[in-house]
Amino acid sequence: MSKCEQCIVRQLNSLGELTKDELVRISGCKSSDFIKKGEVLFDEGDHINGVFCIKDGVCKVTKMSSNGKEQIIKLIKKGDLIGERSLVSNEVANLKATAINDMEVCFIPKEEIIKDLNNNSNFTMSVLKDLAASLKEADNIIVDMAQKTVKQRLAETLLHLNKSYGSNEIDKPLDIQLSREDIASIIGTATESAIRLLSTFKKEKLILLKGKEIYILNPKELQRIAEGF
Amino acid sequence: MSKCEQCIVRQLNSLGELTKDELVRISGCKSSDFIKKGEVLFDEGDHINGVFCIKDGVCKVTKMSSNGKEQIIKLIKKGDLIGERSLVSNEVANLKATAINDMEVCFIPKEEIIKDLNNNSNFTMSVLKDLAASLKEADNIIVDMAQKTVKQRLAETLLHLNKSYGSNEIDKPLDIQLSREDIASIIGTATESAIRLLSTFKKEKLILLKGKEIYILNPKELQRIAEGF
DNA sequence: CAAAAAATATGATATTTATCAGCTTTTTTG
DNA sequence: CAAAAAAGCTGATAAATATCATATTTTTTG
Repeated sequence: MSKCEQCIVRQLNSLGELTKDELVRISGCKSSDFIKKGEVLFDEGDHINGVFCIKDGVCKVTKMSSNGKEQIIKLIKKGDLIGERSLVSNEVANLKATAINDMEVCFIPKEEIIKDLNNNSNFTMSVLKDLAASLKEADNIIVDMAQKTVKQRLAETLLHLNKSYGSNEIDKPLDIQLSREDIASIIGTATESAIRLLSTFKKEKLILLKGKEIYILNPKELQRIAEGF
Repeated sequence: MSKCEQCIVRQLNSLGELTKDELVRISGCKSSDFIKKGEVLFDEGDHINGVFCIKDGVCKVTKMSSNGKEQIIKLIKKGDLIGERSLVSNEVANLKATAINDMEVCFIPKEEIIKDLNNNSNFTMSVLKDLAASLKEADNIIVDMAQKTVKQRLAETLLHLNKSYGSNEIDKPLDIQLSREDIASIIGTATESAIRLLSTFKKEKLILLKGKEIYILNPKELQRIAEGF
């Protein structure tokens, strides 16, 4: 099994605040898993009792609506932690995580990491910062969902994807492959509506579509659309 | 000035985790303010550098959308803390807080409370729990905004208000007075749409309206509507 | 590789929601 | 208290979005 204290990924999240000794201890109790595309990391209602550290790959974090549709709350990728809430709450998971592509994921059980949360205040503060940042991001999404049109939200989503998975080279596609249904589920609309708007953006040369590959051609104009022009 | 260590409100939030000595110290540096209905506690872009503890009254927490409309993210009331994010981030506020009715609010500066965040792990864990709970709540709102109709969201909002400000007595109105515009801003719709739906609910005897007073007559049916029936 | 299944695409239509206009009621203010 | 302003209400219409139907393309599977 690979060692946390040598893992480059930990530098990307709060685990980077742990001391060498703490990391060695965590390394000894963590498990590591390969998750295939489409597989479920955890589901709503599960007792996860620990945090997952994404070593590679991308997964969608969703919540089921009462109408039976899954809403994508966010995408998480290499370096992200998920499951922090289980550390401070005994409730079951309120979210589901599903692999978007093949992943490598480590799992650190609650009973071990909780020690560090109590003793290493750098680590705790870092987790606090993460949660606060997530909350700010969630607030932004609420406003967008409530106030923006589907077209605006699609433009915004494409820009977000470009930021997280783009290369800034106009001749390379986004480094993430989402189904049209996934895209619709991010922006909160019907799959057909998402497809239609993607076609429109394509006709207007804002993006280029080759199957699931998306090329962002005109981020400036997408930005304008996202802001309501 | 009133004393934190004797203040009943602290029992309602993370400050309840502070020791007597810590509370005495906090008490010595806090300020206390009366805020009139409509006044702004803090605005987006402000450096708040501390936390507010709501001693009495209700305020709306909003964020401006790029279309110029204010979206209400949540309502906070007696016992709630706000501004936690300023403790772990040097960014300016991303939200605005405006008094819905007359309020009494204490302000604890960051440089003092941060000491407790570093030294009292019970306090820190409590703040962590709060943030995690807020994040869960925000995720729920995202799903509702994305997947539910305006009618469903209004029903849901009325139930939420009933939970937080209701008396469970059918002949007493909610203990909060919101303008129709505020209600629309919670559910993320046009004021006229909110008014129209409120009228519909009134005609269907689900609620009773007397000016700004709202009586919840049939929570069961509102629940059914919120869930999509 | 061929058949089946799933995903993508597009048109037609229905439904939901926003916008605009005009009116009434309530609240504020001098 | 009267005038003005703001809030609330309702109808008509426009715009946005969902739904349904169907065709095409891509992917999966035996």
